[in-house]
Amino acid sequence: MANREVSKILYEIAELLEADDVPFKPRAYMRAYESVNALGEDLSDIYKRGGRKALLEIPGVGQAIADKLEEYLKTGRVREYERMKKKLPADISALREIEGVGPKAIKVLWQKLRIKNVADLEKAARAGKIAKLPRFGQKSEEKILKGIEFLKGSGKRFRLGDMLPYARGLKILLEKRKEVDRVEIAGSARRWKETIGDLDMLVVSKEPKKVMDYVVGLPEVRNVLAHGETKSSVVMQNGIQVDIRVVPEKSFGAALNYFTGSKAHNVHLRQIAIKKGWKLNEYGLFKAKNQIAGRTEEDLYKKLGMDYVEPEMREDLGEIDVAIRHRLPKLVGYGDLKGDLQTQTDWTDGKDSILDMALAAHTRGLEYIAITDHTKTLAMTGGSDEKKLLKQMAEIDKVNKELQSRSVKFKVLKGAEVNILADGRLDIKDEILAKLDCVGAAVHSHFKLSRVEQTKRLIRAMESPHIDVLFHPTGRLIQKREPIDLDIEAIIKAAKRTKTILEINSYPDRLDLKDEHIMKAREAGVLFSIDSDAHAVSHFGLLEYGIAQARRGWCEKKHIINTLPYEKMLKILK
DNA sequence: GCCGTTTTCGGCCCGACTGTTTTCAGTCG
Repeated sequence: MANREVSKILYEIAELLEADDVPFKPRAYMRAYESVNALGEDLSDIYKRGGRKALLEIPGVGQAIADKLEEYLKTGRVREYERMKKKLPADISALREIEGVGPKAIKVLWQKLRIKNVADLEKAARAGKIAKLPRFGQKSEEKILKGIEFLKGSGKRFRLGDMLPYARGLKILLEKRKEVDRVEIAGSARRWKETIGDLDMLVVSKEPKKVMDYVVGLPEVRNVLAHGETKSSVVMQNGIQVDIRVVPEKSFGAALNYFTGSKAHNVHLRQIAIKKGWKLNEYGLFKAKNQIAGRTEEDLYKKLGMDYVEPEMREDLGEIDVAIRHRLPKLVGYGDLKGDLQTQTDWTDGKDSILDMALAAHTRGLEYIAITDHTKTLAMTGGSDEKKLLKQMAEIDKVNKELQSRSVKFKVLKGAEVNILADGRLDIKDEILAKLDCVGAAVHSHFKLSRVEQTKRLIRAMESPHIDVLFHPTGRLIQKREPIDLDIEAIIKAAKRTKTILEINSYPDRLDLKDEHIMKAREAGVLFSIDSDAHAVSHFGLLEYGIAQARRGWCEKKHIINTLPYEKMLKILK
């Protein structure tokens, strides 16, 4: 992957220029860095496909940066970068990870103490050499040591599924305080990004100081990074950093917007405000000294001449232009699902019975679920063979009758999570698959095949006349296991051609497909199912994570087959 | 260095907190 190396170079050039106080260029390089970082395609593939012209189409890449990209792709080097590095040969990317250490600090550390990396810095700080540097002091030395400790102990980013429940708990805690009028979770958690770096909380209060003192004094606080009148940052016992900010009621919308981000979305909005001769900040939208919007997010967007943009879309991926043209999609809603096409039961590795799963789903407001227990080659789960599947089908008939006799309007569909073998064949015979209502196929082994083999394997599985849904297509486990190596464009094309539904798996460890792939597949006309992958009755609550990823991929109801009642949904399946 | 329903030249988001400063630079989001 050239992208990772190139984005590092762009990032470091930006920092090197910043260290030398060069105006404006740092932001240009940083913008290019962010674009390259966010690319869903390998730079060398882009270059092969469209040459220099394709590189210039990347936002933030102009003639000068395109030169550097081309040079890297041809020679593996960027001479300009190497020349700059000679003057300041420190490991900027690593040092920048330390809270409070910026480009200016890195420059001084190199020039005065020849510090190149985090280990050098730690040694110098422990020896008390940092405090003696110009513009440094005792406090900055301590802060650097704390920052290094924090870095050692943390995995940097956290899974949304681990932190959203925690944030909701914190919100409830704050809401109980009488000086607190309102609390909202903002930041990347509100945008439902699959991982988050920190938690951003927004509070409305007339007594900001009281709120700040309460937060920094919480017993779960491990470390206070900043403690101001209206803004504080703390690190909790579980390692997450919480940034909390208090604003007055009349600024709530502007503050929520600012604090939700993304940063790129905010910057874009502020530029629009400037073009209109106004100023946008976290306190509101201002015409001269007068606030003209910002009490709510809705009035803010309206005043800026666009429709309200849902938080999940705020990544500056074209949503602002679409909002100005009043052409925003009507995103699939959190209450729009009528069914769930992937659930396992105590027939294999699930915890609960078919009947209990059905009743739990019904309580959650669903109208149907497919029972999709594992199949035989997944031996550790006690996966079904053909015989066991036939037996389970009979049981499902019984459960449906039972539900009917209890007047529960709910349907249990017969299904399976069929294992895809290394060569793309399935581990259950066709004549049995033909009897099922809904068949999912999934990869659970041979994760390390080459891209060519892996892609061929999945396409072969999709070509089966019985496979309706490709479950968790890339097999990744967030922060645990890399996705299998796939030509995702080819998979999307094949899904379209074979009319195979791609799953958006809601399990917080998976979130598979991921947002950017959902976006691509949706544009290509592929349909999705959002499934819980529930292994217990409590897991149906996880569907919100999958819905959120679909929204991040700009999906509407029509793109998600399990927003349909089951008769209509079944007609779409093969 | 990039970019354009105000521009191919002249702009480039904005404010809080901290520490070391004696009026503000650096960092962060």
